[in-house]
Amino acid sequence: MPDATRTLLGFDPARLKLPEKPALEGLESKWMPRWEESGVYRFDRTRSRADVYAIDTPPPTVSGSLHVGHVFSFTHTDLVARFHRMRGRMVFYPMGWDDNGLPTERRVQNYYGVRCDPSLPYDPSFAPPQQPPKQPISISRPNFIELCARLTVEDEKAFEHLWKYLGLSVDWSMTYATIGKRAQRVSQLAFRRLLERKLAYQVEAPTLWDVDFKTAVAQAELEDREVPGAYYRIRFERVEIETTRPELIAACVALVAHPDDERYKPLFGKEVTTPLFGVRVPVKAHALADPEKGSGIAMICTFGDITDVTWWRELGLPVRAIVQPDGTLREVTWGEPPWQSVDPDRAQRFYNDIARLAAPKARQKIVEQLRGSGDLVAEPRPITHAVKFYEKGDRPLEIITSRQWFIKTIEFRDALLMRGRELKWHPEYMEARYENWVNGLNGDWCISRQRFFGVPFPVWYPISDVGRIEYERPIAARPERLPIDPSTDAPPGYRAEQRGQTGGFIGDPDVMDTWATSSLSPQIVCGWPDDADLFARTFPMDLRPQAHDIIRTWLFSTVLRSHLEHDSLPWSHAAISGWILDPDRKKMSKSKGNVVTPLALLEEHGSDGVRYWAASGRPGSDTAFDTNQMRVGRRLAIKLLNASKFALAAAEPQGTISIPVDRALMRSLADLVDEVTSAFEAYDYARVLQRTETFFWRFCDDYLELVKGRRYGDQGGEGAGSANAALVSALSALLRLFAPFLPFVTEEVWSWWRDGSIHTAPWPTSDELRSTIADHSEPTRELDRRAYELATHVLFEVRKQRSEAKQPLKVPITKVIVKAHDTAVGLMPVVEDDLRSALRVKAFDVSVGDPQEITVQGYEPLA
RNA sequence: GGGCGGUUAGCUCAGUGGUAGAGCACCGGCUUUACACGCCGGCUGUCACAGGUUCGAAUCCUGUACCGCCCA
Repeated sequence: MPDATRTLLGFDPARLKLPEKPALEGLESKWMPRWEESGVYRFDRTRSRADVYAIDTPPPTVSGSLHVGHVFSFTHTDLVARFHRMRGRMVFYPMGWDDNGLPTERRVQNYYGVRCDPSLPYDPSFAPPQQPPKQPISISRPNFIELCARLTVEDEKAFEHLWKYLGLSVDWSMTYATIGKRAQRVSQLAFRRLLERKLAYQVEAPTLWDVDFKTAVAQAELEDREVPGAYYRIRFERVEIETTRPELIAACVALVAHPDDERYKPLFGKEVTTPLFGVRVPVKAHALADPEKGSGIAMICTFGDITDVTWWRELGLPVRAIVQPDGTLREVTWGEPPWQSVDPDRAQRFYNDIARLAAPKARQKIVEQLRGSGDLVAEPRPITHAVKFYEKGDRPLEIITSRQWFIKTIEFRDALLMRGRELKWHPEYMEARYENWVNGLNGDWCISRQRFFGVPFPVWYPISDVGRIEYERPIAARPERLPIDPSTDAPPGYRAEQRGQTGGFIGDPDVMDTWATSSLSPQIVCGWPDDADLFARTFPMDLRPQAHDIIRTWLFSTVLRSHLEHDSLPWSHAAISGWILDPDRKKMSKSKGNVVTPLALLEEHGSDGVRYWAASGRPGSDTAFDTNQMRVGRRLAIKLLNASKFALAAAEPQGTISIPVDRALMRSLADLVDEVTSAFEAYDYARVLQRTETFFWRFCDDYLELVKGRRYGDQGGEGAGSANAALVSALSALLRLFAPFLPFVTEEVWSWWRDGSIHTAPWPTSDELRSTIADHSEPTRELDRRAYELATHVLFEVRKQRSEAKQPLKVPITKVIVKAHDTAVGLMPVVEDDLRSALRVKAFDVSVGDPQEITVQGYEPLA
């Protein structure tokens, strides 16, 4: 036996310190600080890439609250991290906080009672009032950002505590924040490099726009919602169209029907006049027009929806935009280009009634006018239809023409599909979500947001001698100076006083989309580009764990950024976790009010108990929130304490494992190790836990009972030595198999008799376990296996008959008659003494016979 | 409308061609010197439905229904 194995499987009585009454209570508070002090999860950056297992952990949004879903999926990641750590890999496992963007801004506004006004100057002496005032205080952008930073620091502390309490094996010395200096530098640098390569560009274009938040949003942030609406059938001279947005008639630039639609073929190329406003618009043909929808001919407005944008672009139509950034309709002077009308005065009269109204009000008004003019040819037909919303917004999105930054995406569609196939998905079918998304992309990624708490674009614009902002000539910051804030820093070659002056400059006012930063999490944590040494040891990373709802956002954008910057995948594996379902099988979420506070849950059931439940959720599958499973996990942890105490309490004498049932146990444990190791390698941690648990429970109920008498010496020294060696070796291996799942209880037990942390102990191997046995010949293996089978079979039969006879265990059994095949009869002497003691049987009467029969003959009267 | 996943005991779930399983719940028994947060037993099924392939189907194929999610 090699020394290392002896150390792992052996037993040192001098080292042993058993508690009187082992308990789970307090294990979290005991081990949290010890792990931190001893640095068991600290990353050692001297190790080479092949020895490193790098995990790209999802940074939780700190301004929100952690919920059970977080506990669930982060446990999965930790299981995998702990497995690879025990397998000898140096695990690179940093945690990040996602704190920029809208959620934080909202929370800061409510928490401090403030509002950001970018036109105000910075006030270094500003302090928020104790109580948030009724009327929000307007403060400058730098002041506002300070408050955001202050609040997120507090949130981060609470989050960190929860993660430590759950037992995540994160290296807390590497924590980052998406708004931190380092993340800002990486985001700005990566952006700047895309700019140089013309992969990032700025354009004035129709953009999806939230009228409440007054910001652009990206395709990935959209969600369709079914809302009530109505089809209005409206006459345009010879044709009748149906629309859900009659208030946009003034913005109509054409009509469109399907090229094959016989009803409208004669009209293609002709013009018609719009009702009320008298605008001459062409009738066009386009394949996207749906003959089944409404009357089969649609009005194209600039812009009512995404299809309008497509038609406008592909059919080369003019722009007549009326919706403003705040969602109201702008003022229009009819008769002046592009608002030509066959009757400008009439158009103006109608339009004056809707100018400055929000879209729904304008709609009512227009419908009245159409009814009055006789152009509404039927009563409105109520429908429900899918309308695009910003996922965090309350009003339907509008399409507003504005100047925004984009990252090129569409031209890489095929390459991105290839990347998706290159990535190993767990479970595999999740790749379909990715392909689905990539195939459905309809434009480049809009990354600018009209917000404050985010990473600014490292760009300024010159102001010409006549005071025009020259957007087409952006001045980029020097790479070595990043990160910068263009609202406070001056561009190269300019003085600060030239801000906003003729011949001076102005900073880009926007910030980047949250995903434009978090898509760089691998680069941020792996040290790109300033720490090339760390980068070479960690990138591309091994694992991206995340939920399936952000495949289209986080996963996709990370793949894109890595593809553009490094021409590689950011990681080799993606493990996708499922949802938590409440008892009604609905997704648990904050908005549904059915969430549970995670810390209270951990305190009630113990972190190991909660982890046990979480570990039962296989990758990708939705899992029921089930406190019962947490209780089961807790019982398992308690069982581990007690069984360990038993195995260690009388562990002497130690000998060689020479008795058949002991050898059989060690071999089946070796088989278990092989099976669960493969399962873990395939990210099937749920199976690992389930198999190990089943084995452990059988180990307790059968094996421990079987050898109880022998290990106390009632068959002499050799038998006791063999049993004790098997008990201790099996315990060592079982504890290590459970360690990723139940880190607290396994560490506690390990500390009773071992030096060092179990979490850096090597993962068990079947070789290690088989090396405890001398004889590996086929006949011995077969004999051992059958002997163990026979023993457990007799154990079961006699227990059953005793239970049916309702006899207490302390009543001895006079005799058990065993009739069996000759092999079994031959094996009885090998297991008889163990059985006699475990079952309190006075005598066995063994003979060859068919069918097999095990009969309890009678019970001794109690003295 | 397109796609993905699911439907197995009262509940939560394993089970990829060979006699339907586990835990929990339930019922009965047991103070057994590791554990009553325990132990020993017992009960529990039209494997969603309908066809097909096969000697044999929970498992493979086709279709249907329902649940959930993604996309449009």
